[in-house]
Amino acid sequence: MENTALEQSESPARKGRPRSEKSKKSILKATNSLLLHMSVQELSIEAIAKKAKVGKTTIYRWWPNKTAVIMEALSNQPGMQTPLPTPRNNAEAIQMQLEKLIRLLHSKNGETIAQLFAEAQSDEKAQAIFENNFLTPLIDAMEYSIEQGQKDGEFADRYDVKSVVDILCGPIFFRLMAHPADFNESFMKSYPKEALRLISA
Amino acid sequence: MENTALEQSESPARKGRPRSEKSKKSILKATNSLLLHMSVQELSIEAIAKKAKVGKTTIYRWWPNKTAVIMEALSNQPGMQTPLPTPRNNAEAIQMQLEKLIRLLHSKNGETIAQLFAEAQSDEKAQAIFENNFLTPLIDAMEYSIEQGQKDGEFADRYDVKSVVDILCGPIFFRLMAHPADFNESFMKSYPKEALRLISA
DNA sequence: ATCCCAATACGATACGAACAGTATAAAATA
DNA sequence: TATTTTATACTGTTCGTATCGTATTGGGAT
Repeated sequence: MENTALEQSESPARKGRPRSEKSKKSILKATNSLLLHMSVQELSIEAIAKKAKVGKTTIYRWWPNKTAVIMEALSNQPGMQTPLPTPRNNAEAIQMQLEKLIRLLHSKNGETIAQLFAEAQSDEKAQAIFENNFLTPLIDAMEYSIEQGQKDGEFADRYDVKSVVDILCGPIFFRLMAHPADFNESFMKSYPKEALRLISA
Repeated sequence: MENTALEQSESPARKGRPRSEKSKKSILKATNSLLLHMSVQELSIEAIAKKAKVGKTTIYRWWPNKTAVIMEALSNQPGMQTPLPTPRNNAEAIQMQLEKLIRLLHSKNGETIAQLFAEAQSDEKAQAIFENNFLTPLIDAMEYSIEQGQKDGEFADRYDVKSVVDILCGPIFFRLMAHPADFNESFMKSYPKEALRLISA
């Protein structure tokens, strides 16, 4: 009834009580709820446990640290997994990726993501989790479109691929973190096209 | 002997024991020393006090928080206050500012600055201090050169000044924070000129 | 098919360590 | 006399771990 499929497909035949899906959902929900009122750094595991009506131990058993809980809570939100439509060319692909990124960062979650990025600066475990779940997927997708676009002559090839990623994404994150008040509708609308101009052939 | 001049020039004639310059120096020195081995977030006021052989109270009396201590410790390091030579034009001014920024971030202090930037994302007081002591001076200087350069026709005027700052500085900070391993000699050398090309007329 | 048990997860609670920030008091210095 | 200094103590919070009794499962024995 509860496990229609896929969930535990690779369990090597275990005994004992299975993981409580109820507690899991309660923890992720509580995490998202608390993040509406406090920062990543202010959020404590104990607060999550209390809000979720769950033993602190249960959280520590299933997640290595706070960052992991929050990343999973974020990605379990509705609308976080919507794929992009098929682009007609690489410029359009880049533009859609930038628009998606800006939309994400402009939402309430943008602040949380900036804080996760921040936490990653001084915590190696947090760094690894943030990289694997957020940065690397983002960068990989962009690098692919950039490489294709350079081969096809859509983009200038005077910059290496990593630099192009920095040139495209850097300004977005800098604005988000250095002067978030200017991360507004106007910026959201204009930046993706401006950015394309920066790297066009 | 200890106060040659300038230091307390604006004190309105006080009585009682004056602030101990010895303790102050000891605190800033201890802070810099500890930052060689730990992150901003790991560094505690108590650890500074212990290392500096100073009462914890003394630190709390003269600085509002950890960020303030660290900012002052950083800016008291030798070579942090060297002014730039006079540029011949605005492009050169921008290039020198970028080179200075990259040089700073490439030093051991770069990591610390990234961590201060990080801490500012979730702590309003830290944000204010980081902004006043680091971000605003940086941004103001660049904005001035950009405005002049746009008036003089050196730079394209299709982007507003704030966007140009983002375009110039964003990639540097993004590389520092997202993939610091690529913040290397090659990048340091090539980026300032690449960046100028991005905004040239 | 049913029963028992080993295995595992659960929530609750307690614990020691670290650190925050404040308070107090006695010594030091102008 | 006024103020800063160091030292110490204190409360409160959170961490991460350990322990404990309870709940829930699958598998093996019957």
